Amino acid sequence: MSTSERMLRLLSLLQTHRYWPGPELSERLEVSPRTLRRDVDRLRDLGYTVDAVRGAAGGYQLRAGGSLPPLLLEDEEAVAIAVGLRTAAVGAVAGTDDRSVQALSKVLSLMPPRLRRQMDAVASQTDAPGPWEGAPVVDAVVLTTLAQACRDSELLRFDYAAREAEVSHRRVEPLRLVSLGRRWYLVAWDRDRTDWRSFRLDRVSDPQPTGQRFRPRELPAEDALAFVQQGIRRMPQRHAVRVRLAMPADQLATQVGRWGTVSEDGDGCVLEMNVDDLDWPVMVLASSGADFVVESPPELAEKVAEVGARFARSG
Amino acid sequence: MSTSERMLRLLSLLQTHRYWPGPELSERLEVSPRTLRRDVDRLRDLGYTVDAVRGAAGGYQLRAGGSLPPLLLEDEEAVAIAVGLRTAAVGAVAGTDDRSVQALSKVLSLMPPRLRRQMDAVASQTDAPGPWEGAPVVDAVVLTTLAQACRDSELLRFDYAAREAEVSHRRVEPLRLVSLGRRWYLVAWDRDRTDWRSFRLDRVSDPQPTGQRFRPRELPAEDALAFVQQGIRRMPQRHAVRVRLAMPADQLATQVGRWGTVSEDGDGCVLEMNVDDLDWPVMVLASSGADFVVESPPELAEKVAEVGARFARSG
DNA sequence: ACAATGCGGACAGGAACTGACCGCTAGGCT
DNA sequence: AGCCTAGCGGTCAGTTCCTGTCCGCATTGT
Repeated sequence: MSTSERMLRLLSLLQTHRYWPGPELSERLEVSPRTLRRDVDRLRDLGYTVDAVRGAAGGYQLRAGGSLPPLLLEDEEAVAIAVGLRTAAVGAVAGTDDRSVQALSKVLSLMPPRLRRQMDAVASQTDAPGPWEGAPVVDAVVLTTLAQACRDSELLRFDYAAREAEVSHRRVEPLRLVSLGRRWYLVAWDRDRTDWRSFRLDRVSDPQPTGQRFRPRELPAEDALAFVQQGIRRMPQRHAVRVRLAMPADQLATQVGRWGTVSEDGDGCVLEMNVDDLDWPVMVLASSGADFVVESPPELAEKVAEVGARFARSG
Repeated sequence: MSTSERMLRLLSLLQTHRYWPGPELSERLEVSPRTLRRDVDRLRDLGYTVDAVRGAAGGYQLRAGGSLPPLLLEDEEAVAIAVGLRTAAVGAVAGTDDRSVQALSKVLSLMPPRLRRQMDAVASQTDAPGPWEGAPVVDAVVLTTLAQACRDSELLRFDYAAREAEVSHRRVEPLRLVSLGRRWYLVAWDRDRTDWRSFRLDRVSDPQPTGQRFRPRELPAEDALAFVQQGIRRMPQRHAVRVRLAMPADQLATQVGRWGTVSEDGDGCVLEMNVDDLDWPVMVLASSGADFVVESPPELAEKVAEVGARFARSG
């Protein structure tokens, strides 16, 4: 076994258990204890913090240090990481989107096919995001393929199912991914239509990097996010919800969390949210336990009336 | 720079970009092109798949191969992974719990403090699980500390806030973590009470591994899961929800996902769920759009009536 | 006190690494 | 077609470094 290989094995061993007695390590690595000590020293030189406990029942331990050592993952751990990142990215946990995708693409592109299949299996059982979401599901592979293509300025082909239109084939120069609300968009220059477009990722299928690189063009907008938002303005509006409730603002705020803003208003409070699915505010109102008045939109008032009537009927 | 270090650097470089021209790599690593080729060969010997493109504009590329290479992560990527795993584990994405925790503890225990702080910051903005959940939030550090203590059979101390009682200090021999529903439990032998106990993780604080190891005892139950379930039976019951709806079963099923079971019933269907929070089924009923009858529990019927009345009042 | 464990210096033999040649193949570009 | 760049792999000599073995020392738990 070569030195580098042994170092990696050592790192791997140190990552699986908390303590390792020196003799056991040296036996596993098939080297003398002296060499083990030298290997540990080498690790320390590389910047990783290896604690050693002297005396009987002593041993070595890899601790958090100045920099993150190379992660050596078991298959299952890799799958768990991929699944976790997938849901984090797709579920749009605010703030981490970009990083998650970046990390996901790194993991995914290095994962052996068998693990990727495992991940798909787990994810398919896992997804079912629950009642609240019409689930614009983005495939993890699509997401990462596109992210990589953007990063590497690589010409891309894919099939796109535009709204109510049949599937068309596209050749684009990808620029940026944008996560907006719970959706992902790709901003790219469409080579056939010779114009900038934004594509919804849940409508993209079978993306294929061509390996051909290109020089990025300049986007006629402040940034990619702005470009996507411009495009969306013209699309079916989201609902601006505004409701007045007879309850303390702070109490409601803990329930609503970051999905809306709550402000004080006399005895009660005012809830404002921006949603594209009215089930969401309905749910908040149901669980609030307080009386309320819907100020906008009218659709929400209708919905509340409908639910109220239906619930009353059920009694 | 030593050979091992250079190999790690090379792996790291290959993980950040898709293509690397050979000359650039050899320059960065400060070795001759010949040595670079040898390094690449070494990587291949270690089992990693490195593609090479010949000719002008050629280069090297790390591809998915038979085994996952050591992941060399940037700070932000590590944070994203930690956050993703955290939500996956805590949010109890069915099926991956154990693995997620295992992976999370691996990452977390190697993460430099500064990154852990970053993670906490991101997670605190991120959490707000939304209105549907009373949020029995489990701290990631608690989770992983306990997981490691179980794995390493390490004596553990922590503070525990039993129901309605003040905080007490415990010394336990941890055996297993169990994820049940959306909660985490620790099954452990309590040294002071000299008996087996199960602890809810959201009530555990300030866990401290002592470094002292012990020989695991035998649990007087089939397995840890069974033990926890036995304990829970005697606790305040969850609600067994049963509702009859006037809508097609499959349509409802897609909404409910894996949170309940839907079965056909004449023209309509029957929904069954087990929940500890009644807001959840209320939400499903609201968004279903169909008429329904609550068969059990009575509390749900009451809740439906209350919401119905309140919604009607709001109009 | 003793045994087990980690630490680190010295040394000699041997293994492996490196850079410099070389000729070869493969893909783009002019 | 011809040239340039890039990767591939063989060989060789010089050098580095790695390893195992010896040693005495420090530290801890029994």
